[in-house]
Amino acid sequence: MLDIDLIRNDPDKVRASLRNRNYSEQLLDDFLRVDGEWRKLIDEGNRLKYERNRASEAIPKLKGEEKQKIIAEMRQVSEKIKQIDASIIELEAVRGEIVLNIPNIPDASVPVGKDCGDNLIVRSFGSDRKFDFAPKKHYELGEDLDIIDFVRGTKVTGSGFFVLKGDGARLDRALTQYMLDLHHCQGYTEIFPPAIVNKAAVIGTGQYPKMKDDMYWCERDDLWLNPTAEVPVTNLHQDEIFEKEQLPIAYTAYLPSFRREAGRNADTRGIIRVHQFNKVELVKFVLPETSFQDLEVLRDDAEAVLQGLELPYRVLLLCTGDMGFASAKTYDLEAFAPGADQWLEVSSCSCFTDFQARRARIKYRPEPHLKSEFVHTLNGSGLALPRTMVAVMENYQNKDGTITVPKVLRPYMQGQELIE
RNA sequence: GCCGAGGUGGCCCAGACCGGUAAGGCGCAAGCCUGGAAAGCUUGUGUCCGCAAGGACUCGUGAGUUCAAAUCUCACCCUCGGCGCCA
Repeated sequence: MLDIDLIRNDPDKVRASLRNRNYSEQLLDDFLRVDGEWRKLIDEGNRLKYERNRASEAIPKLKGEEKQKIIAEMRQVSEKIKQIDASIIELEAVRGEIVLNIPNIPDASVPVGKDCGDNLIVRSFGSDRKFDFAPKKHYELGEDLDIIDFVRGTKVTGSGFFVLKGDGARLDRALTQYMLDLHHCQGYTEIFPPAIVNKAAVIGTGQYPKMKDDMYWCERDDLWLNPTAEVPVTNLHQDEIFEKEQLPIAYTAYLPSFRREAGRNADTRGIIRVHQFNKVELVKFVLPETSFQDLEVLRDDAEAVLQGLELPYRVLLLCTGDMGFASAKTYDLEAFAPGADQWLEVSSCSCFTDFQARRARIKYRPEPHLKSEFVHTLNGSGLALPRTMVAVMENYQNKDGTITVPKVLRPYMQGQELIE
């Protein structure tokens, strides 16, 4: 959520942001109109309430006819107040809906662009490796080695679900543990949060309302299957006020993520785009003055996973048109999959400035006697498991169809060197 | 699911039976005092409207009664304890 004062005082900035993100500027105009009406009514209501409060102070001291006269007057004033308050609540609902749909303002360092074609490649390495055989795609490897079972995933749930089996399941678990241990050493505190969250949480991090159709919803309890551990972990501190010394706070969490992928393409084979996947997430609560430097660090921490695994990858700085709703600046990490000859987004690292903090009311006190301010929040995947697994499988495959286990994962697989 | 207790400002806690517009404490800060500090005293400490003066709001949430609700009525939510069920 943007600062309402910012929208009022600098609407041009918001307008430019909406335009650069391919959003309708109507959102801004609607906001300004409704907000103006709201302010007028607040003012009028306050005047009437002042009148009523003064009368209420006087009434106990009055007697007889004069008292009855004022009471009769106040009865009407109260009626009017009730009407105005009702209108205010209505306008607040409308305004709230609008403001929840206005995206964050991109940082000045973010390139202006229309779509993913305008993203900036920051750096890239390792994708020029030559195979002396035709590398297989991950789903071919998965089926040939009997470590991914698509048919049975579909049987127990439906299309878009898969089963890991044997060394497939072990590889996933090894990757998870490797990532968590690495992030632990980088100073992140490990969290295991609930995988089902309430509405306040999905509003807090910005998935609701914009992405609500992409989440699974438990209607009976009005709860949501978390689409990313970002949601429960960031909302851990909803409605809290930190002392300055407590920041920064860095968390890592491993959790299944659930996505309906409403517009899922039928031709997305394999485990690249699925409805349930494990992910290791990094979340940070930081001081506003350092947040963009902190983003560089967080991205480096996610990159370290790929470096440890010795996978080819590249770093993208997303342009305004391709960035997520709540983000002010986003780097994507893409691992190269030689079988599919494709870059796979395995991580997305974002600085949300105070956008999420304002929605979730997460604050800190700059000085003990000063007013509390919103913190800045960051997060990034470190990393998404299935796509990382695809990259490992396709890069580490051998001519005979086996897969070499990356060195850093062997301690987590009882020293096993080969999947065959 | 049932029974009981509770939800009050950054934190703690009174007020509720009997309606009159949130008392007190802690923490923190500023000022006074001091050689300096402690103690003490004074003031401040949430949200919103307003350029300001000033005003409005805030006692878990929502509705109702009333000139007026922390206080009365109804519904709901959450927390804690006990019982039940349970991997």
